[in-house]
Amino acid sequence: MKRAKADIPLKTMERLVTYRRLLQYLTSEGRVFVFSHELAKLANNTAAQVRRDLMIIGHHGSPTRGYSVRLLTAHVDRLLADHQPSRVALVGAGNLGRAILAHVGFQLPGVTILAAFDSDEERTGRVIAGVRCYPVRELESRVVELGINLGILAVPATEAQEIAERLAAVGVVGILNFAPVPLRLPNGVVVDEIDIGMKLERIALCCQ
Amino acid sequence: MKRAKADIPLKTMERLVTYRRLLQYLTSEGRVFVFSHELAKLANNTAAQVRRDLMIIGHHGSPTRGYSVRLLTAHVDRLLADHQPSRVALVGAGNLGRAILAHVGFQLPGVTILAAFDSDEERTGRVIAGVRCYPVRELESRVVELGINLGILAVPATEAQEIAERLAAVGVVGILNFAPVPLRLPNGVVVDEIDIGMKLERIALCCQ
DNA sequence: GAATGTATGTTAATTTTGTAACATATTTTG
DNA sequence: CAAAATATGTTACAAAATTAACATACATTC
Repeated sequence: MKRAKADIPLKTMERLVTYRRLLQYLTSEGRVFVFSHELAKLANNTAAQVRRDLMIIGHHGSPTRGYSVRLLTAHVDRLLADHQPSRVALVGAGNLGRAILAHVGFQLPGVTILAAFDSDEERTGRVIAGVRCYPVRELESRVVELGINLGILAVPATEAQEIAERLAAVGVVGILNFAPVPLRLPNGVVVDEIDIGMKLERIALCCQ
Repeated sequence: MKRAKADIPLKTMERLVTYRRLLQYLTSEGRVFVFSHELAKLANNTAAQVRRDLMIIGHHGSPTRGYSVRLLTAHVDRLLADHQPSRVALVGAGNLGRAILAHVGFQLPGVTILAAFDSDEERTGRVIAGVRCYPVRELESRVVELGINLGILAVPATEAQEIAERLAAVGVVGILNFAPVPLRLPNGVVVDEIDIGMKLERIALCCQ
């Protein structure tokens, strides 16, 4: 009896992404088994929560050895990989945009960055971290041509809204926004903000 | 009867940070009043939640005009600003580190970036986006000297753990980590991860 | 081979968070 | 000046998520 993806709470799904990253790390360290309390420590939550999450996805471990890193990785990978791989474009090849390209690399499971765009013609035509940079006036045609469905926004705050609308207009369904402005988009477009300044302020709060 | 900060749920506090950012945006647009359902749309939540949050902090608006942008800004600012301003250091002045410095700027409310560090001597001695870059061997002395209590980690994954420990050892109580590895730190040190790759994967999940 | 200790799998309870509904107040309009 | 419409402030409700607790199973050791 296989549990459908829809039955898994979103919060658990999100933690599964974290667990996968941690399992990669454990694999690279040569670990073979891992206990729930160890995963919990790494993921900044509790052993009970880890066990509960793994129960939800129907994974089983050994009562004395814990979970097999290899088997658990395979299980989580299978769950997270059953959607078609996402095709991503980055808009804004300035400092931040180029840093993101270099930092994220090009081997994220289930995610491929296929194109970059910039309004500055000096930056276009080049290949940055393996990703070709096009002029932003070709945005619509290239997005359609390449089958892009996700966008990363690393443009100035003043341009974010316009670019977001143009992306949404040609079928992009998810946007990761680094510009510190709220985006107003039609329902059905998922927006996630990474507001670094806000993150800093939040940490400052917690540390008081 | 003033409500103490401890009485305000953390989730509400976090949303307050968002509201403040949105209010800045509304101010820049020249808006004088704002309704709960407008704030909700911008913050990606519901009008009921906005009203509830504002009730919790004891803010009052007009039944017909909504909330005064100016008064609400002042109120939220007062709540968020009653802690002493945080003093921040960035470690790792590579592509991402420099992009962060340039992007965040130097006028975050309650947060000041006072120093950057890098192991590459080529990058040290310079001033990047108004922040002086020191060699990483001076990390401990400069952190103490400048009274740093927060750190931003933009170093390679292989170095993150070591740097984090060195920061924690000299009194840093909060770390914003951009390296895609989990940090193991003593209790009392708040760690927040910004894992861009993971964020992308999460969006890819939601957009299926 | 039995007993013990430890970590899992699961259920239950608590806590927290979010949602809905309704009475109140205020402004505007007739 | 009264009435109507609308958005707030609050309380009660519902849902979700986290935490705790406990029984079960497995490996190790005596």
